[in-house]
Amino acid sequence: MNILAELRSRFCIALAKLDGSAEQLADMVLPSQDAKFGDYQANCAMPLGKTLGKPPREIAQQLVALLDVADLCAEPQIAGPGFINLRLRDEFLMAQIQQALVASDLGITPADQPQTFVLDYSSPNVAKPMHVGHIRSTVIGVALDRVLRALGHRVISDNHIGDWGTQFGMIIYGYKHFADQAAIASHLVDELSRLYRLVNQLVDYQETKNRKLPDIEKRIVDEAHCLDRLHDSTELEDPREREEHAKRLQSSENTLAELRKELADMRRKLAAVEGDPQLSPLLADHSAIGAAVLAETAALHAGDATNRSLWERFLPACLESMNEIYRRLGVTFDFTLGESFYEDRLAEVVADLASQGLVTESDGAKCVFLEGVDAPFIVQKSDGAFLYATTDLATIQYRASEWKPQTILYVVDHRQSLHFEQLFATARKWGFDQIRFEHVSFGTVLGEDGRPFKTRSGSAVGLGGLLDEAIERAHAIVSANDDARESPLLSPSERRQIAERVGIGAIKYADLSHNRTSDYVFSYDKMLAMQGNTAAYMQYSYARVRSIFAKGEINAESLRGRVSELGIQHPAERALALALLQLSEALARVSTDFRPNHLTAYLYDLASKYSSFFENCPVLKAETDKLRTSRLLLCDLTARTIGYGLQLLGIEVVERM
RNA sequence: GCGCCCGUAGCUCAGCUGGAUAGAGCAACGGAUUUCUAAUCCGUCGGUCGCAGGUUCGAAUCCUGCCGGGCGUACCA
Repeated sequence: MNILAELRSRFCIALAKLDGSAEQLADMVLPSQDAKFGDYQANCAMPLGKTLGKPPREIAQQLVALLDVADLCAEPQIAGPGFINLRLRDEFLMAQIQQALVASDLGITPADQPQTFVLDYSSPNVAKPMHVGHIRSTVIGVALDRVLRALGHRVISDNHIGDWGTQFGMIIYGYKHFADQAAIASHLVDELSRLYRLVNQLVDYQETKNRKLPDIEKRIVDEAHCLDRLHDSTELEDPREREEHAKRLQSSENTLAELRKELADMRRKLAAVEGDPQLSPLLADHSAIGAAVLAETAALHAGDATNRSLWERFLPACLESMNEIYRRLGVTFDFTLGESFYEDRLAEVVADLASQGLVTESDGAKCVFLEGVDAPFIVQKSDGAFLYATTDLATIQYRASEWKPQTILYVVDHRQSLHFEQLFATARKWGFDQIRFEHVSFGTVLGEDGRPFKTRSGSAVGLGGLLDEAIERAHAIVSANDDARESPLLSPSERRQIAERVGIGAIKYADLSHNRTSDYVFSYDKMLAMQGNTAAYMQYSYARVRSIFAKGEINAESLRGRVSELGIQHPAERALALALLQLSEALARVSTDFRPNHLTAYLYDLASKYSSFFENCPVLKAETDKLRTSRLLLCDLTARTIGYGLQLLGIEVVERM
């Protein structure tokens, strides 16, 4: 049961007798911040006192008199300015625990109104190697997928892979000019990544040299002029004007300094490429590489036989290496409909937008201009090619007609927020105004230096290597700890399996336990630590519960026939029981703002409560058989709740570690 | 220039829709083991919540301005 929701609905009934905005006020029932105030608290008497023009404590008393919660709580207490503090009755807690113990789904309260969600996550470009940013989308996406399903929603997961864009033009160009045929034959995907990186560096070099550098040089000249003029006009009488002037002078100087720094960075980058023995010999012959790459992309899209056959040859290998990562992460999708799937619909999308008068041509490009946004949403380039804006629109059209979702979620990093703002606005104008669109954005994964997470060589860290390292470190820790025992528990193969689950779990949990909107620092040491809110701690807690059953040779399932023996005496038992009953609340929170860290926070709190119980309440050596059974029942529900919560996060548990 | 996001303890981060004395973990210091996994637990130390105003009975949270940082800003995704 979702106790919070139940209390709110009880309050809603009582509040309706006092005021019109009962539902809003009922939302002010919250879990207590401090256990000394009880289990839940209602803060609605204060604002209500205001609107009704009566002392809040008086309102609180009226409310308590109208409130019917006797089956759930002890007599509500009024405190401070008018807080209503609620303490659940132990009999109620026990009855709920008993229900959860015998329920097939731990007694989770499903959503009031089940919806259809389309969940768009992971979405890597197949030609580029996946990096640490993709893992964040994937891991958050999986967690949302499972939590929404657990609450009874219909979820369609769709991996919108980038298999048709400019990156493929880069690979094709690279293949035609730089391919090592032996490597193509033996290590196709690795060679394609090398080609991608190579071409990307060259394109970047030419683009910087031919466009960005002159552009910034011009801006420096302009800014310097501007600054000169400001310097010349110093004879101002009015002090306010003088102040204004000084401010503009300062701002201009700052801008200039920034631009010069950028220029220096660019020159350094260019020099690095020019000094690179592999890259520098290629520069002269590939001076127009940017245009050439676009031409290769355009040829692919136009159906050029060579490029098309290269695409058909490369794609399966790319997908295979991508799927290898998904296999290791334990991820599956309902659909993997990439950009290429929508290829033949793009012209129609633009034509349809145009027929509705939404398209304006500007500098040769077909654009949708939106109120309040300066940059246009370009749906067709001046050379006739389509872009990801077009594909995304076609995708919305397809998803809407195929699955009829109420909500479409995009788990994509925050740098694309403008794109999604434009996409959603355009889609609504286009007629998809009944669908709720949500950009579930997330921050950047940083290295310990505070810069985006990179290897020493400067390239983004490959995902495979990242997982390998986490597993290796986990293995070292598992082995060291087991070796330190008087008699080690674990066989070499068991250690391997544990390391795999702990290592991968650590990476996933680190992503999930942070608020997704903030950047966070990636640290193996922190994520694999046994203290604090980590996967390893959660897995350890689980293993510790399970070891009681192993030690006592107790079958948890057969125990569930004896739920009548459940009792709550010790404060640690009560705290644990209450925490066990709050799973539904945590899941509901995850589903309202699409933030899995509500669930990790809940699990951490639960595990802490269990630790306290474990210290204070002997289970196998409990004084009486009934107490022993009762505590075993709490242990059983704890293990299953932690196990289930981690499963929803895509993390596996181990019986021993 | 414009737009979005961020600024919380020495470090890494929570803080839900405004609620009572701002919380964890690490680090530092001290304690607990004949007891179910001590990979644990308990305690101490540590914060003018970037700054200044405002709204409110009540602000880390909402509003305005400023300072500092990140990202984005027309044919990449």
